[in-house]
Amino acid sequence: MTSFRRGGPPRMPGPEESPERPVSEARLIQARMDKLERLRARGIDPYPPRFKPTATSAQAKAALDAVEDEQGEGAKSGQLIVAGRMMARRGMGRATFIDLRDAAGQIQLHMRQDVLGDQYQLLDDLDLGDFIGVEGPVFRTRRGEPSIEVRSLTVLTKATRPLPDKWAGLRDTEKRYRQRYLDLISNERAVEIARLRADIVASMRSFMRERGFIEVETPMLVPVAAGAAARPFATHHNALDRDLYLRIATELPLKKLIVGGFDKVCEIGRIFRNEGIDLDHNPEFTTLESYEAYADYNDVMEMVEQMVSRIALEVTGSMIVPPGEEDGEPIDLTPPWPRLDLREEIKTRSGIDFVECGDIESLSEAMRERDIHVEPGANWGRLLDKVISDHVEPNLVQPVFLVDYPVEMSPLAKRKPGSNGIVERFEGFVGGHELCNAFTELNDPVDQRARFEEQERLRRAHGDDEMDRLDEDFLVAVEHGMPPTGGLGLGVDRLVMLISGERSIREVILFPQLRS
RNA sequence: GGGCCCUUAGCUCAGUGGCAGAGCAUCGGACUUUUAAUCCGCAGGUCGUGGGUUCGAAUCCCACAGGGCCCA
Repeated sequence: MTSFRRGGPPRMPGPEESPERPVSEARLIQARMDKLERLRARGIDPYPPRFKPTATSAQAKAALDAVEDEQGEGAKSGQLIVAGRMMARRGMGRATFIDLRDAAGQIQLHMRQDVLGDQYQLLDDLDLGDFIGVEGPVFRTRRGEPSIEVRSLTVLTKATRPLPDKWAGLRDTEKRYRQRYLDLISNERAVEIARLRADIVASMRSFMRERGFIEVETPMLVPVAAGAAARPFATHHNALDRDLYLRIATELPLKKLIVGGFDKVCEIGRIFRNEGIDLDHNPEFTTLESYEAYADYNDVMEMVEQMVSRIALEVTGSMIVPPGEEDGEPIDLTPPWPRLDLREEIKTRSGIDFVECGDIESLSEAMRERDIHVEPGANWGRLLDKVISDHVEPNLVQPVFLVDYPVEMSPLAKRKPGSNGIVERFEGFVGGHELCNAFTELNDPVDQRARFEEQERLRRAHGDDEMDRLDEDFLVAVEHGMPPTGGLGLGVDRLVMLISGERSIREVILFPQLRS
């Protein structure tokens, strides 16, 4: 380093600047390391093991309000101890103002040389980003700002890297995701969303518990990644010398628990799908799955609309949530949600009747006529899915349930009595996106085996490794008898997006997947 | 998988062929009720990476990486 000091204490020796680090950044770090060493030279531990605040910033302000109510203007509270991070600093010679932030908020500190004595010199070695603890009464400054008159100052943690700019903050999207802690420090919205997500999950849990569901945890490492149409992540267990997969759904083990005699089970957990990353897909995401014996898909619809609307009300105070798109309309989650017949809805939106276009050729032809992309080699179910996502889904802004799906798309759902090729399945759509997927569960072991075999056949015929897989253990379980059951899968990340109004799944996941 | 846009100081951003800039932060100095404190002064750069065009490239071209958006 070529810079030198013209005054002040001599520069302490520090670690060499690493060659790959820009010099200017190294200088900022070195300046802080120098201060760290100066603190130590004064006999101060920059990382003391313990410190017990007696109040948060919010409580300190409340204490001032209380004493002012009693004694009038100019009153001072009793001595309090508060700890937090230095966010801003306004020095004026023998007095300094500091904005101290803790989890409850922020409070101003007033430090005066004549009050602090020798401790005032500690300020020379403190920077924005450092944690400090202070003790003193709370008073109100001339400008009306509640402030702690600091009588004692303790260094709690010296930060050796600078924070993002206090005013401009941190905008760089990549940095916000990769170093989420900086996002949380700089952007209040990041904290809001994280809290909102925690509230949503807590509310969901209590809803399910109140309805009598027991929450369980099932394996994430599985020999067969079954229960959904998705490509899994593969891994390997060394001691067993066996390939394993990360689960793509929690469906099959939960239904085994229904076989085992639980009548209401659910799991809120992470699942993993080896697929692309975009605005609403992250390779690991969280779902709620629930299974309820002696319920059917109508009961599940009722539960979903109750649950989603109640969660929104509990965490935001309203069943009306912000539009998911710019200049969109607010979304009203108040139940009941309309039940729309899938076949009719596709017909209305696209003019295609999937009963009349019952094979790949006629469906492909109908799609081409309407300029819908036909993926070469795709099976019938996947083609119809494309029609739905192109022509139906985007129009479903206010919450609806699409009801009664073709059996080809639904290998785990029970056939609807009196219909041909239709199963008792629904998907919930809100804000133009799928929120959940549910059905009256297939519990006929012979039919279930045939459906899995058909999936395996389709996988081979179309080279489609996203087809669901045959899980022999699960079939054996169902062969022991699974009572009539209504099941649900609901995307927790999607729900957080819905309630927060965020368009990107990366905003509701604290550490989203990024390229290396 | 295809197309478009972005990447400049720690942070936020200007700069579109001719000396690399600003604000904040840092560093030095003044200042005992400030709050984006103020004032004076200094320092800080692999212009994402690698090639190319040019007398001369942050700027134009190509490739790659990361990020964003649109389409599939």
